[in-house]
Amino acid sequence: MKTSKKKKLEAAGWKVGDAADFLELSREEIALVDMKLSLAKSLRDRRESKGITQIALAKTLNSSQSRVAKVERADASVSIDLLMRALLALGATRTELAKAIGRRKSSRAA
Amino acid sequence: MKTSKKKKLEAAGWKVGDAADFLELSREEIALVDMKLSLAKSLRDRRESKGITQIALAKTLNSSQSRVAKVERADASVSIDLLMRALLALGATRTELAKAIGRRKSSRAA
DNA sequence: TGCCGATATGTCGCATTCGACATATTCTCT
DNA sequence: AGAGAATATGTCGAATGCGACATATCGGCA
Repeated sequence: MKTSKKKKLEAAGWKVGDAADFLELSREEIALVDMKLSLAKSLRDRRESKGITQIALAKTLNSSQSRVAKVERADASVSIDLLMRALLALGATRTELAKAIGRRKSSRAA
Repeated sequence: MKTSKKKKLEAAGWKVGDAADFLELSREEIALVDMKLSLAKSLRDRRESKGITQIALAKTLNSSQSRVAKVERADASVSIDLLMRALLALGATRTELAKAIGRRKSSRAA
């Protein structure tokens, strides 16, 4: 499926506000990555606002701390499915997921 | 991850308007399945409105007709990632994906 | 500063999802 | 009804995503 480009990109550490629209990523690839970042941020916010640790969340997901860390960092190895499962497990509603999906990036920051 | 329940369920042919809220599926499982069904329907609508066949779509996705058929049927073997990729490939925007995700089921039909 | 809890990163072996092919079913014409 | 196109279903081997473990890094606080 030629995921190589995206993989390499995600691997090479982009910081938050940015989403690598400078390389030749297709519109679809950009959208996908942006959505993952947005979901990941929602997840971290939600977990932190509940005051629980990654380990605790991992437990309720039958997963591991390391995977949760990767999910919240939108690591290349995590699927949208897993991001959504995690959010739902923290009590997010479908509507909230939709909001995260639809949210455009805040800015282009200096 | 204990996908067994969902799998069995999706396997056992629920028709369109329904989403098996009668079995002991967790809230999260229901949400996930409903979202998949909603995305799948959006995909089919979008493809048909463009008047192209599953084979043509498969080609632009570097995939196969059989997989496209499964995607549109929300088969248990397809991921949300793939559903989204396919929709984006047909020109859907992030906003449209969000709408599909957020859309509640139309009814409970007699 | 040194400890400690939390988070991040790298790497495995196992499970799921993938594209592909064969084949069956359904649909639309005439 | 019969033919041909489109779609559906079952099954493979290959690719990707997963949880787990080890280990590194970060963040407070005594």
